[in-house]
This record gives sequence, structure tokens and C-alpha cells, in this order.
Amino acid sequence: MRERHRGGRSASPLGRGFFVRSALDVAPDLLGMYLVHDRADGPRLVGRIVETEAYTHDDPAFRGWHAFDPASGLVRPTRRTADLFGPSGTAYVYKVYGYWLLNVVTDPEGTPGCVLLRAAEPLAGLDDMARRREAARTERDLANGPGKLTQAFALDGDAHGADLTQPPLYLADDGATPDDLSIVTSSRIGLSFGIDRPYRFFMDGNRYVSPGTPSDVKARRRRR
DNA sequence: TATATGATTGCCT
DNA sequence: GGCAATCATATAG
Repeated sequence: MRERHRGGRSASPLGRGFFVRSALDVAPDLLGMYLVHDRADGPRLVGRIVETEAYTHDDPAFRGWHAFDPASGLVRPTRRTADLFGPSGTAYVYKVYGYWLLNVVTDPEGTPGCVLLRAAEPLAGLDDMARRREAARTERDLANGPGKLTQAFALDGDAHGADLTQPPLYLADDGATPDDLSIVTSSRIGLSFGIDRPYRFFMDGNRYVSPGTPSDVKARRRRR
């Protein structure tokens, strides 16, 4: 597969401060940023983030994890959610339906929050990504979904807790203003709770966005 | 210990 | 469009 690159300055890691904000602010701001994985035993993997979802401290979506207290309307710390209360800018990696998903912890310490990285446009290390993504027929399928993204970027539970503000795994900004950065929102994908919240952010019309259907649209279809 | 569930994916018609 | 594989977590018993 052919590698693409963007001209201009080299990308530098996003600092801690970028992530010490509400997940709702961080999620759209991550669009257009780079995800970089410098591996010891393989080529550098780079992608441009085109789709994210925010998960907040008062998010009913956590009811699906039995980690939401309806009385207070707040996320409850459990074994699974404890690290969401930890320092921002760290990786929060968990498994669902047998697939690893990568999130970035956000909000001040003590306040739970994170941003799910759902899709990226592959920019470097495409052949290496394709080796792990056996089912991918085109370069578009390499990382156009949260489980595909972790597979392409060679990430699993070992990455949980990693500091994403420095190598080997980090998020970066090249300082350039992307010319296709038209951000739109929707309901999140694959949820049974909190489906009314417009917490999904993606680049309008970008071909590397995941093919999933927003949860509110699905629910409406079922009802008819 | 046993069971139900889900922030998914890929293959099927 | 539908559907089943897949596995860690939470909860019940």
C-alpha cells in the first residue's frame, strides 16, 4: 500500500494540559491530530484521527457497565472504571466483544472522563497494519472502527495506563490547519444507554470514518 | 461458580 | 439488511 504524508513541520506530542479538560472539549479537538506508535520491533505507525466519542462523568452510557448511579446521575468507580478517575493523557484500554478499544483519559484527576478513538486514516506503516488486519480488503478498512484501530496500531491490554504525551505511544499535532476539518456530531455507536447524547464527533464526509449506525437512529428504526 | 451483557467485527443472504 | 463469535466484568446465588 502506498504511504501518504503531509508536508510542513513535524508533529510534536500534545501536552498534558490538552487532556485536562472536559471529554466533550477534547473529543472534537482530537480530530485531525496524529496517533503515533513507535514500536521497538516494527515500523513507526501513524494515523490521523477522524472519529472520536466522548464519555463523561455524568454519562448514562455507563449503566451498561453497572457503573452509573441513577440516584446521583454520576459515574461510579468500579474495578473497570477506577482508572477513568486517574491522571489525564493516559491510555485507557479495555476489551469488549473480544476486541481491544483505546481511550484517552480526560478531565482533572478525580473526575472520570475519556475519549474513545474510533477511526483513523492510516498514514505510515500501512503494510505492517495490513499484516495484523487480515480481513481488511482496502486501506480504508485498516482502522475505520475502534477495534480495527487497535489491531492496526498493535495495541492491546499492555498499553493500558501508558502516558500518551510521550513516545513510544502518543498523540501529536503538526500545527497545520487541515483543509478538510469540517466537524459534525451524532449519537454514539453501539450503546443501549445515553443514546440521546450527541457525543460522537467525526469529519464530515471523510472516507475513513467507521461504517456504524448511531444508536439513536438504530433505536428509531427498531420501533417502526 | 454460573450467567448475562456489551463503547465490535466479519461473514452471511 | 441480519446474525453469531468472543471474553472480561458485574451481579446473583
